[in-house]
Order: sequence, then C-alpha cells, then structure tokens
Amino acid sequence: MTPAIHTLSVATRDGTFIASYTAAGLCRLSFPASGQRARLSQAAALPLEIRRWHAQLGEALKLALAGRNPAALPPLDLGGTRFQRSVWTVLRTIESGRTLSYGEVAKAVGRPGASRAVGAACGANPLPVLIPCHRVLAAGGKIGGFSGGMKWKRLLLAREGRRF
DNA sequence: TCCGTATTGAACT
DNA sequence: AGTTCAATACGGA
Repeated sequence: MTPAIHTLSVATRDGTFIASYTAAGLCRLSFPASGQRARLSQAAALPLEIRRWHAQLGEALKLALAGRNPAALPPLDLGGTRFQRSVWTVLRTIESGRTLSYGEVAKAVGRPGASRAVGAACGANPLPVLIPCHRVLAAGGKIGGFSGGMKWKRLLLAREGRRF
C-alpha cells in the first residue's frame, strides 16, 4: 500500500472521524480522536478526485452511523494480508441488523477453526463502521471485543436494532 | 521460533 | 451459570 497522502476530518453527529487517503483510494478511517489531533491536509491542496472521494465517504459514513446499509464507497486501498482481506470481504457481505460469529466467518473464508485468527483480522480492520466488524460476535451471542472500544460496538449494533 | 490475540467448546465446579 | 483449560490459526518481531 502506498503511503497516505491526505488526511481529512469527517464531522458527524457522533464526533469527528479522521479519514486517510492514498493515491489509490481510502486507506483508513479512525474513530473520533480521544487525544492527539491528526495533521490535516489543507483544503486548497486537495486534488479534485480526493474531494470527490471524501464527499462520498461522508454520505456513506452518515448512513452507516444511522444503521442503514452502506451507500457506494470510494475506491479502497486497504493493504493487509491475503487472509485479512478475505475476512474483510466477508464482513462487507453482512447486512445491517445481521451478525455472524467469529467461527462462522472462519468457515466462510474456508478456514474452519481459525475463529481466533478472524478476531485478530477484525481488530486490524482499517475501516471500522464501513467494514462492519462490529457485526461479528462471539459464539453463543456473547458480544466479543472491539478495538475501537466496546461503547462503539454496542452503539453501532443498537443503531441496527440489536440490543445487548 | 516465540508470543499475543476482538475464540471456542468441553470439563469442571 | 460461572470458571478453567487446552487447542487453535494467524501475524509480527
């Protein structure tokens, strides 16, 4: 993955997210920073293409935070290993309001028994919310973990009509 | 090679 | 219903 060249903020009613782009597409989305401020790109220096991607992201994120299914996303440049990408691809097929267990995702990528590795791949998801890693639960309906903090996982699931 | 992990299921209280 | 425990796949150092 080429290095990120632009970092922009996305204001939402849930806080200000941070999005990073490479020349190839969106590479990273971060939850509202609970500390340091990222250095943001100057608006005047933005290529038209990036502005368009960013506008598209804003719409998609707004819908996702409302618990709706994703609008079209800008091009993605996620990197990651083959295994991670295959996990993230499966995650994108889970509809709003539905969930899978780590073990079910492992089966779906053809590695039954790799449920623990699936958890690690979820934790490495560069696009939380948009790639719905919050829809992966532990077996037996337990909620499992979330690298962005459990409040976010509960909030996102609640917006989709799931309660815990 | 070793270590940590957003797991799992069985075997125990 | 809660706790412990071993087996497990993967990735990073």
